[in-house]
Amino acid sequence: MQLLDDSDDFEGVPLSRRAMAARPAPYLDGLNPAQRAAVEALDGPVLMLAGAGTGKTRALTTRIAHLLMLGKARPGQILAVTFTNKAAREMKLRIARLLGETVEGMPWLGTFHSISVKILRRHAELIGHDAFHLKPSFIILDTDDQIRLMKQLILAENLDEKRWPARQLAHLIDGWKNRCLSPGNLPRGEAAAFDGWGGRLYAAYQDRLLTLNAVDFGDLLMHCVLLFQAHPDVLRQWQERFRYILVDEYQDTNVAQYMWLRLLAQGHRNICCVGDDDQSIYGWRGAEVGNILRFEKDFPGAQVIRLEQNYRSTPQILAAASGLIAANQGRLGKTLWTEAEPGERVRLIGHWDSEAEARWIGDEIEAFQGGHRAALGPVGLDQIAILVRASHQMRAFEDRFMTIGLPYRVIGGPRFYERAEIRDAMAYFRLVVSPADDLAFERIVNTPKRGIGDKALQTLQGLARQHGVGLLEAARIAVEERQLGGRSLANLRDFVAGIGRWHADALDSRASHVELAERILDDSGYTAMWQAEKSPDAPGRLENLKELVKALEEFDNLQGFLEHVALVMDRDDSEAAEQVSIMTLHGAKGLEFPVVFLPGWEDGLFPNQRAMDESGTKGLEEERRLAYVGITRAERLATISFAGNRRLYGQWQSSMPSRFIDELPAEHVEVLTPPGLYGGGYGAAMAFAGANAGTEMHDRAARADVYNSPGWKRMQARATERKSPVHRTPVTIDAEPAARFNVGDRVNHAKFGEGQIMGIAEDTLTVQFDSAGFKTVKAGYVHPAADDVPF
DNA sequence: GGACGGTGACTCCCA
DNA sequence: GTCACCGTCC
Repeated sequence: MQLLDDSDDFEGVPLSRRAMAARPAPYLDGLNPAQRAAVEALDGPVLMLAGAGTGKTRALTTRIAHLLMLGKARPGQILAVTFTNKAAREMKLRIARLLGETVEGMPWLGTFHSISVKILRRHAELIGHDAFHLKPSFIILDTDDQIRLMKQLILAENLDEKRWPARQLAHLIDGWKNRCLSPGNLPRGEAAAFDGWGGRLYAAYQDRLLTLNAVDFGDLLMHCVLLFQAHPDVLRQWQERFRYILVDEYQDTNVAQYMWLRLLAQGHRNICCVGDDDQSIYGWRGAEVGNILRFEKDFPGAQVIRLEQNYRSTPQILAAASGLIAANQGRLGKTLWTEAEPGERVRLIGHWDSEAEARWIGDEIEAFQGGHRAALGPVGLDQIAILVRASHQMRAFEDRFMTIGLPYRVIGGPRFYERAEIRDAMAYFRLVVSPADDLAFERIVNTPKRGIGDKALQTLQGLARQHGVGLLEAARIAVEERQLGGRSLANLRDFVAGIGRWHADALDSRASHVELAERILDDSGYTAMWQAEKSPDAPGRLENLKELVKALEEFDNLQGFLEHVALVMDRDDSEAAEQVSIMTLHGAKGLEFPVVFLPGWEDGLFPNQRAMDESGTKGLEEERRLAYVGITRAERLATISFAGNRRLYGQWQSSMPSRFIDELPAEHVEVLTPPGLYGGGYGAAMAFAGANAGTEMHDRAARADVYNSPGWKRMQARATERKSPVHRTPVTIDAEPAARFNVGDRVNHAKFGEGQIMGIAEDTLTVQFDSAGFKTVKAGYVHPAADDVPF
């Protein structure tokens, strides 16, 4: 493969530059003492605890520049790992800027996955068992391929795919791979998962991957670790190569990544891990906060350097965030500080429902536009972000912004290379490059329709097995032996001939691969398929295909492109227009915005109920860290809000303000009075009346609920104490006799027994019964439980 | 092969 | 309520 050359190791920094190191290094200027310490502590294990906005990327990249300038290592001897391609790109850029030239090399700065691929390609033959091993040309399956494969295996065991969903199995296997559990070392108890089929299907899946000469994302890490463990000589070779190791976002590493790093760092222990335990929000994806918490134990004698000076947010914002995160146990602990002006307190506001919340935020943003907030100065739309916990929250904002004509963009969602048309096109390229890629064959043999349905495919699979060949070859045989019906046969003949022709073209290095790609898509009828399609998204898909072909220009050949796409194709968030950004809290990690809105702070939504149910205190703490991440995205103004009612699964549910609101330090919070609920504000009151129609009881109950919660009361009390200028006397709303129930009440049902009310919609109650479970019942059929204590 | 209806999901999503 | 996916029917 093209990746085997080692030449990059020798393209170091010119000697003349290295000599400069004796003189004061300009790139060190302007670092604060902690950053400087982190840059200069080059040898031995170092944990750089870098709080939000403390300039960790700067410290990290300067450290690399320093290593190079001092001549401690050549670019090829530094291993620098990130999680995302974006982070890797950013680091490359900044190192180049520091050194005032393009850094040739730094071939080992990349994501865990891309570096693992490079390592594995060199030792592919050592992966596998006697019967099968990988070849250096192995392909990398994405999630979609993975699930399709598992589906096949589940069906092959004659299991019902309804009861044994492939998605779930994929999840399970991913989890195992994250913890470096191969079929061989899977604990018996674990193997029994998936109704006893887990271990068996896992082994079958791994075997299948080997025969396909394929790996999935999880394998990349796991295979590396198993390789290092089984072949000490190979490990030694890599240990010697990587003299210095740097790791970004260490708090996000999973067990496999941890083992990977440990093995590589074992000898010289020159490992520098950068991270922030308070920003660990990927536990559900296998990340272990424990890795960072344990660092000093794992690497005895490690230096811990804290970056605590924050360059992003105002003291008010930092204080609010710090107060909140202090509620977590078992932190390494940091005290963020800043020299910035105090700024505005974090604002808190409650709304009637999610629509009112979206309306209010829309109005606020328009007010910013009108220059209404002089203290902030002019605020551009691109400086504003709305960070939500769950993607379904976005909808209310999209609807609202659409109606008031406020430009916005949603960040996240399906990524470029996950779109069907891109994946189809990629499958064509894959098959052209490697005719034995059966997965690619299956994906496109009937796209566009060629009359090759399930039955024809089965015939082909039978032939493939019989002759011990791939599906494409089987198809060729089927054509020769006329094993299929007329029309299908003719189509299949064209298809096979086409792939053969393009394959030959791909091998011809003189031909343009960009033109070839176009030819493949056109001649196969794929482009025509979308042109004929009259659905509204067809033009967009054709655009995407054009974009894909254009992206090809940057590569030498199709093969290089495929390699790239499997690992390095980012989402296309290129637009820089004046738009408000809407994204999830997870998506916002690492970003910053002058003005941030944090809606939906309600118990159940945030902290998320499922996170708490499934992971208990651990889950709650991760949610709290997520809240911390959210607040610390804001540079100048953060506004937290919650709604008393929210539509969930089509039903209105009332909810309580998030417990995190209680945990915010009062002196850094400004409680805003929601218009309409307090002291008039007729515009909102009208909206209130509208929302009210027909749902009286529900509204009353919810109202009593939200504004009777301890957290809200406390907030109001604080607001009074401080004589906040925005404060007005609340109009107390008592629950009327007709509103017999509140969320949280204990009730009794003749058939289901006792339970607790979780939601109220008109005369229908959603009740969590102690023994009968979650049920929806008419209010008329339940009575307050005997021992009900009003709360 | 395409249109339709039933069914289940529905916290976050890197590579 | 809404979307995606699957199976069924013509």
